[in-house]
Amino acid sequence: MTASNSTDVSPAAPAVIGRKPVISREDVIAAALKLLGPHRSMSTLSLREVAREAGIAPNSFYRQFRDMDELAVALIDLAGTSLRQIIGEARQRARTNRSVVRGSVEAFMHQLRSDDRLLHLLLREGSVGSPAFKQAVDRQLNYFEEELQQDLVRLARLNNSALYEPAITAKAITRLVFVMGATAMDLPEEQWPALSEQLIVMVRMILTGTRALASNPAALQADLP
Amino acid sequence: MTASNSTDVSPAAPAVIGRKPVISREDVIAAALKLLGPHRSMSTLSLREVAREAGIAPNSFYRQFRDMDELAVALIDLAGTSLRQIIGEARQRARTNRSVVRGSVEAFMHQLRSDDRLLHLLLREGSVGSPAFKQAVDRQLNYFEEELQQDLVRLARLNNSALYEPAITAKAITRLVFVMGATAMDLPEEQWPALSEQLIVMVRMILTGTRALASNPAALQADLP
DNA sequence: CAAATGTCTATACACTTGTGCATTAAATGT
DNA sequence: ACATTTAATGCACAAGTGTATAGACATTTG
Repeated sequence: MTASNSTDVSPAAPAVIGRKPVISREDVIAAALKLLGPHRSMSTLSLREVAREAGIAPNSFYRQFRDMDELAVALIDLAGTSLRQIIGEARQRARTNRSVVRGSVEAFMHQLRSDDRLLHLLLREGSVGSPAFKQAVDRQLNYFEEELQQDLVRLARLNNSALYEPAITAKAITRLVFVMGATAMDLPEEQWPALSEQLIVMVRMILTGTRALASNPAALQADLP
Repeated sequence: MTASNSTDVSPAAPAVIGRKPVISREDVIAAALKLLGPHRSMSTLSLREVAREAGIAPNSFYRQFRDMDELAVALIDLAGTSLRQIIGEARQRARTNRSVVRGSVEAFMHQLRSDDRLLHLLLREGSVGSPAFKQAVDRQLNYFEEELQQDLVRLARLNNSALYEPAITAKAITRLVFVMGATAMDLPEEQWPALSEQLIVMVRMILTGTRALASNPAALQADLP
């Protein structure tokens, strides 16, 4: 008896009996992505529509995902890991460079431009949708926050500076970058550079602030410095 | 321009001929709000459903709004003006007080708790929906930013401190507060205070940062202070 | 009092949606 | 060879959608 009933993805199919699959998960995902975009949200996407785009029968959808929600979660995970990889590479590259902030922000914006359909989900639809979907978005956001926090403390140690509450700092930056990226998505192309600059300034405000607070936490108690 | 009478309530009907209206715009709006909430987004709301909730025939909806989109815009305007008023009052109250930041943030969070259904739209659904809807959300956001900016420069002048790019500062704070409020909406009640504190710290990071940058803009050029 | 006019409802139509059921197609096992 | 097991499709159905049309009601005007 073939005891291979696990859910691991093996590149060589372990000789399952029956018909060879001709529809792959990736086909369905690709079809969904073709429909998605800045002007089409996941919540307005129907199962039949995705199936139609993928060139399969509506019922064949169920072979790959239990429902549209499971597709959405898969897309979110895809978007998160892909974006994290891009940003990670940008960080590595920026490590030799002078400005980590500018490098990371610009890498983010660039990826956002070239891969809008996928990132749209992550940036804009995290608030509408099923609990499972929201949870998936939140999970990806937390990954970003953790990685950013690690990078921040590493950088601070390198500069002999301190940070006030690195976790909150990372969260603020992450959320701000994501929400600004979301608003960028339906802006004309010529306004992107200006928004990038704005975003860089914002991030540096937070960084400067967290450093200043670290050396003088008393400023937290009152609005007067 | 200012001739847009979206939620115009005329107390004296100007002697219209025909049958006296028994359905008001407010009825439809109330019905929509009854359906809306943290677990129900505008995009999943149907015209028939709103009509059913309002106890009217589906076609009677058209007497009040051209389509669901017009309803959504009306709701956004309502949410924006109502929230702006609350925040404005909180600012007035906080003016005698010591901490404007804490006062405003806590007023915002309080309003968010007591009026989730309406604010849900403004905070979470600004990224999905028709262009007109997005535009309405953006318009309200800009109002917030402008008012906040005015308050910031007023406060800075009062404290003899300066701000680096007040417009960007206001925008960063507004977006951050809104996005954090959005994530708060599906958090259990006991986690709200902690999130409020986090948000206050975030805002103060930005404020401290913009002040520090105003006195030393050179910190913008490098990541090293 | 009619006549006119705006408000509201009832019915209906064409359409899309998600999914259950039966059937066909293809690959593997003996 | 056949049987078995899985993949994918086609058909069908109930439910829900937006809206077009026509008629019932109430209220102002002549």
